[in-house]
Order: sequence, then structure tokens, then C-alpha cells
Amino acid sequence: MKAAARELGYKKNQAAVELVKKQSNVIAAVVSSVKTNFAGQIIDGIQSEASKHGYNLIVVYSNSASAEEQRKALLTVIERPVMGILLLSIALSDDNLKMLKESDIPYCFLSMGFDDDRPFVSSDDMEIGYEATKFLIDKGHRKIGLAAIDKYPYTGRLRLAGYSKALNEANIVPDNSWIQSGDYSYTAGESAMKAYGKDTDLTGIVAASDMAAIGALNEARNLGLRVPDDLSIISIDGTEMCQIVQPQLTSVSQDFYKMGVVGVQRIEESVVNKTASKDHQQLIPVHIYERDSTK
Amino acid sequence: MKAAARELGYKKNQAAVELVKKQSNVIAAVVSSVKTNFAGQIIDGIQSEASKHGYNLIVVYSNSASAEEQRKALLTVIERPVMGILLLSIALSDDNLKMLKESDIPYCFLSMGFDDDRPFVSSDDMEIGYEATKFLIDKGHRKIGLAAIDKYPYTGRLRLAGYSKALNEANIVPDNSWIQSGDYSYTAGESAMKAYGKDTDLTGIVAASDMAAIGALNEARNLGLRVPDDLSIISIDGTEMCQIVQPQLTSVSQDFYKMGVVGVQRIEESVVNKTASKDHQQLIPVHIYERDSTK
DNA sequence: CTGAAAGCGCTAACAG
DNA sequence: CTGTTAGCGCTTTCAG
Repeated sequence: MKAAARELGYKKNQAAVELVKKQSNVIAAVVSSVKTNFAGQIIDGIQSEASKHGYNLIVVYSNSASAEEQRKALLTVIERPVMGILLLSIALSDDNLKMLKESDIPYCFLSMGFDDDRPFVSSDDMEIGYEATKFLIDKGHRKIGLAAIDKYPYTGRLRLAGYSKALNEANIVPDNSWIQSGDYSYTAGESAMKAYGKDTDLTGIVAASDMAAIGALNEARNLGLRVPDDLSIISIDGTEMCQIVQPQLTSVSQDFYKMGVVGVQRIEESVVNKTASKDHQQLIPVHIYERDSTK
Repeated sequence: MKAAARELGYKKNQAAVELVKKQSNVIAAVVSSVKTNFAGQIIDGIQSEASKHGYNLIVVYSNSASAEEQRKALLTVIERPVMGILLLSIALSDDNLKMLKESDIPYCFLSMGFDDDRPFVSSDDMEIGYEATKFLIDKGHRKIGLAAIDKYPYTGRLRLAGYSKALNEANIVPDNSWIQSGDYSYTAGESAMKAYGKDTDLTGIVAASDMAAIGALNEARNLGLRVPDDLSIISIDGTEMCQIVQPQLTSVSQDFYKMGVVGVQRIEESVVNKTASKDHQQLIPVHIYERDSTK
């Protein structure tokens, strides 16, 4: 009979199954719709690990900026029985975070760290700032800018701290003008480079993201500055963008794929342990790839 | 009491609601996990139109290549009561298409056209091939290559036909070597350019996608060819990639955002009309943006 | 081992 | 207008 039913194109109604079983095998990912070109790599990692365990993945997009959009996206997944929620580079408003916590669904933030005790998997942003800056220092640079970084949220603050630490260790005192804050975007990279100007003292720049690095690179070219001969640029993220641009960008690369994998493992742990899995904050190592934008 | 419940963090169980209502307000998008950098634009369009109508969007990723992966992704959405399914640049296997049809859930393919009668929204690929080629001809080019295009599936075949038509109208007889087939990727663009070689007769190239165009552009540079002075390149797609690369790429731009919007409207029609909405195949106009890679 | 019955959380229909 | 009841499609339990 089952076989016959299957022949006739019978499909299980998972809504009914989940209703009675009170559990589901789907993991939900909430992604900020901001143009993050690394989200795909994280999703690949999630997908791969999820499928290894027989889980299904659904993703919903949410505009990071609007709390109302966030709320709708969150409700879409909370109001149906998902086994866990992964949040990709999204900073929840207080209300929405509260709602998430109260849902009793295991969750984990990905690619973003936080001050409080919520679970997350991300790179060590302090290390990123430090390694990028130190790389340039080791190449002999002394005047090094930090471009397009958001100074206040957790991520940017840590990267700035790492940058300052590396400079400090080398007895370099940064000028205020060396740090050009921004929102990690192409335009922010462009603006930072414009602010430094054609006659800048800087010989090296740490860019907050690949897109910011490309913005800075293109603007440098407009200004008549040659990369890497006049100016070295090191990028943070290490997506494919680094390799399609000329010159190819040296980068501090984050392992986004692994973040996805580990995120799924976190969810699984929370499910089997029935615990909220607090204070699970895991840092994924980064790696520097030297390409052609530094010397 | 409702208010009190809400205070206490009560959340509706949508699984139960949908079970009894036998309808849902979620639209599902199935996306090929192949690195299509325009999927984001389509999803933005879907999201915006869906939210206008109070629908929620969930997306599932599926590797276009594997029928089994496709099947899992499709089942994830078919087995729960979604109101409609949008398929983004994904070519379903026969079995999976059959399963989709039998599910009786309204569906529509996006950014890909087909020979048969299934509903889709895409650009007119014949027009794309024709306009791109004609643009170069009007600039005075006579020897024009077609790079990284997949010759057999519907999309590539139509673009090739458009290319041939434009050439034919100008009484140009293409040499076989002008057409370098590929899979729309960066590497395919690179390989095509390598095949043309440093001493090519070609003065213009139509690239199958933005990534292919960038591959060709970078390889041309390696070969010592200057773009656009020695070689003009026109790209197909028109994503942001065209503007971050140097020189910026002239492109035949597709309106991906609109495809998403129209796709949601198709689903809505099917739902209110209770009809399968067959033979609804809609073409979205394209537009040429002249930038710096052609002359 | 097979078959009937209970019930998951909700809405719709109906009765009071 | 509020309160009760049936039942959506399944799994699980319990009886036969």
C-alpha cells in the first residue's frame, strides 16, 4: 500500500508529522540581506553538515537594518517547529533577541561575536586586526591605515584593538587620520582612500572587507597610486573577489565554510543535550594568503 | 487573555494552523547553489513583492548538478504546505519535474526559459545574444567571438542563435573558432581567451556572463592585450561585478529584480485562479549599459 | 503482528 | 457575542 501510494505521487504532510512528533529535522538560517558576499560560503558549510546528519535547511532573509523585518523573518522560523536557528552576520534588536531566547529553540550566531553570553561562532576579530597589521609591519611598512571599519560594534572594535596592538608593539603611534571608519562596503573603501588622498604618507592599508579593499584599490588607481608599488593593501575576508581583481588581493581569510559546519554541530549538541548550550563561543582560526597587492 | 499570552512569549504553532487551514502564506524559492551572483537580486525582488502581499519567503539551496540533491530540496518544500514554489536558474531532472507537477503547488521557473509549456519568467535570450553582438557590430567590429556559452541547453542555444542572426544580418560569416563554449564561469572565460590567443583576429568578444567576462578580461591582460584598445568585451548579466572591475564592463543587463517580482505575481495569480496557469511564459526586457570595456 | 483509537495545536462551524 | 465541538493528517499507544 505504501508503495502504491508512492506511485500515485503521495506526499507526506510534514506539517502534520511535526505537529504530532513535536520535533522537526529542519535547521533555519536567518541571513542579513545586506550584500555580504561570504554568506554563500557559510550556507555551503551549513548545507553540507546538515545533509550529513539528515537535516534539511531553509533560509530566510532579513534586512539587518530594520527591526520589523528582522521580526518577521524570525517569526517565520520560530512559529514552525524548526530544530535550530543559525543567524548569519546579523545583529538582532533587543526585542527580537528576547523573542528568540524565549522560543526555546536552540540558536547560534555565525560570523559575528558579541559581548554577552549568547552562543556564537566567528573568527577572532582581534587576531584579524592584529595579523593584518603585523603582516604589513613585517614587510617594512610603518605608516598603515585602517579603512572602512565600523569602530563601535563588537567586530570593528576588536579589529581596531588588534590593529592598535600591532602598531603599539612596533612603537608606531597612529595618526587619527589613519583610521577611516565606514560600513565595510565598496563605497566605504573608496571614501577612505579619497580621504587619505593622492599625497598620503601611508604605504600600507588594512581594508575592513574584500569589497572595501576593492573600493580602495580602484580609488587608488584613480588617484594615480600604483598597488602594490606605491601602496600595499591587505584585505579582510578572503572571498573569491580577491582573486578576480587585478592585482589579486592579499587577504586575512576567514574560514566561513567551517563556521557553517560548526554552527550545525552547535545546534545538534543543544538538541541532544537538551541544554541551552550557553557560553559556547567558538573562534575559528584565520589564515593569511599573500597575493599581489602587498609588498 | 490573548494579550496576556503574548506577554508570556506565546507563539502560534504555524504547523497546526496550516494543517487545519490547508493553506499557508509562505512562498518557497529553490536556488541552485551554483555560484550565480545574480540570485541575490532575484531574491530581493521576490522578498519585496512577497512582503507587499503579506507572504513569507523561505529559500532552500540545491546543487543543480545532482538529481538527488534537487529531490531533497524539492521535498523540503513540497512536503509542507507552501503556497507556491519559485525555481531560480535551476534545470530540474525529469523525475523531479514530474514530482513538482504532481504536487499541485503553483510553481514558476525564474531566469531560465524552456522548450516545453512550463511557466517561466526570464530574459529573451535570443534578444540578449542579438543585442550584444549588434552593439559590437555597430561600433565597427566585424570579427566577434562568443565566449564561455553552453551551446546545448535552451539558454545558450538561444543566445548563440541571436549572435548568429546579428552576424548574418551584417553579412559576417563566423569562423568556428570564434565560438568557445563553456559553463559561464570565470574559468570558462579565461579558457576561451586563452583559446583565442594573443594574436587573435577578434576585436570584440561577447562573454556569456559577468564572471566569464572578467575571466576573459584578466586573461587578455595576461596576454598583453589592452581592453578596450586592442579588444572590446561586452558582458551578459550586468551585476555589480561589472562596476568593480577595471575597466568597468559594458553589459547587456538583465532585470533580475523584476523577475523575482513577476514570479511572485505569477504564483499569486495561480492561487487566486486555482488554475495551473500553464503557458505563462513571460519575457523581461534587457538593457545595454555602455561602460569602459568597449570601443 | 495488525487494526482501532487517542490526540498533537489549532480553526471553523455551530450552539447557547 | 462567547463557549463548545469536530477534525485537519499524521504517529503512537493500546487492545485484539
